[in-house]
Amino acid sequence: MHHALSLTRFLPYRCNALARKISVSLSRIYTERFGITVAEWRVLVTLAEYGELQAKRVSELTNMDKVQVSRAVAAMQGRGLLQRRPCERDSRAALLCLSADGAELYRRIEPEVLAWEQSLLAPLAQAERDTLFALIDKLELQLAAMPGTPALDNRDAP
Amino acid sequence: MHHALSLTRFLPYRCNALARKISVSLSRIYTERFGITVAEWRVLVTLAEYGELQAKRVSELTNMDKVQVSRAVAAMQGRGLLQRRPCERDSRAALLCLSADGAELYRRIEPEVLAWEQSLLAPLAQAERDTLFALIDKLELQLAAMPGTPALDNRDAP
DNA sequence: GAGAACTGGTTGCTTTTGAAACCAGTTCTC
DNA sequence: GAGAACTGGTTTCAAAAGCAACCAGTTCTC
Repeated sequence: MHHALSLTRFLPYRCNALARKISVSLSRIYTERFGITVAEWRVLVTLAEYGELQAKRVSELTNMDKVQVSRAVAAMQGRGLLQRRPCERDSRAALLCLSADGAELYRRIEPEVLAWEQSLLAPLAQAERDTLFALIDKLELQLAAMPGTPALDNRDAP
Repeated sequence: MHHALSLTRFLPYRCNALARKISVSLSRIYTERFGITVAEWRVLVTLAEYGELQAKRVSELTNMDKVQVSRAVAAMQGRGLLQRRPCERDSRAALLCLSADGAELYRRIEPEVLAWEQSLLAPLAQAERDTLFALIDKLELQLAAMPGTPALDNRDAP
């Protein structure tokens, strides 16, 4: 049967497979060793990086669904990993930041995750790493420009 | 707060986000227009590419879980997209191949998917595309070599 | 300034997903 | 050649993701 489409050279498939394998491999660190879910891990990193944020922003930054964020935040608050305080500008929203325990947890996980990433990137020279990220940037940019990805931030279109 | 780990330069995150966006955008083609799920689409491509296969092999080639394959195959058989015939060498296994309808469906979807992919890859020169796939290859290879990914095919290790 | 339209966030529910149990058939071992 | 060990494939069940409804608060419009 003729076929121009081979999975091994089909970007959606390859990218998906790679992302999955990476995620599974990495998640062992925080899931098994630190008892934290992937969603919680993402919230943790984001708050560690940006300090105080409201959930909406976390959702945007991590590309997670808002309900996923909501649930992760609830779980983390229940474990005392983060604090929320009311936002004075908008009383619906809450501002989230890591508690001392949360920051401490992050401080313990981070080096392990970075070590894992270094090990993954080991076979790539620095130039290759830069190329890789540049290519990802280009693809994301192109995706945003393509039709069929309207659900990003078309808040001004009436 | 100091942080060596920034999400924008963290491969697991970037790769995951990219894969997700690609998947969402692409799936519109076969999901909305052709009423086929992602798992079914992968089985369809694989059978179109390789002809007659048993489910196990599909599972290996597509990197899908065997239960995912099982369900996709059942659904596709229910819709008359593929046929199964008993394997004479091993009566547990069945050999799968696309039916005329399945091949026809594939024939209709394929050009649209390829066009979509071309549109996605448009901003990359041919050399860049090669580089991209080469980098993905390297990363997958490294992942397989790293500890924490044992569940692949270590069937010979006693 | 009162209603409509909208937004941040949560909850409830349905669909998906993945792990492990399971079944039937095969291969290995003695 | 009979049991143990294993494998292809399906089913079952629990966790997770996604969708829509919802609530409370905000902004827009007239």
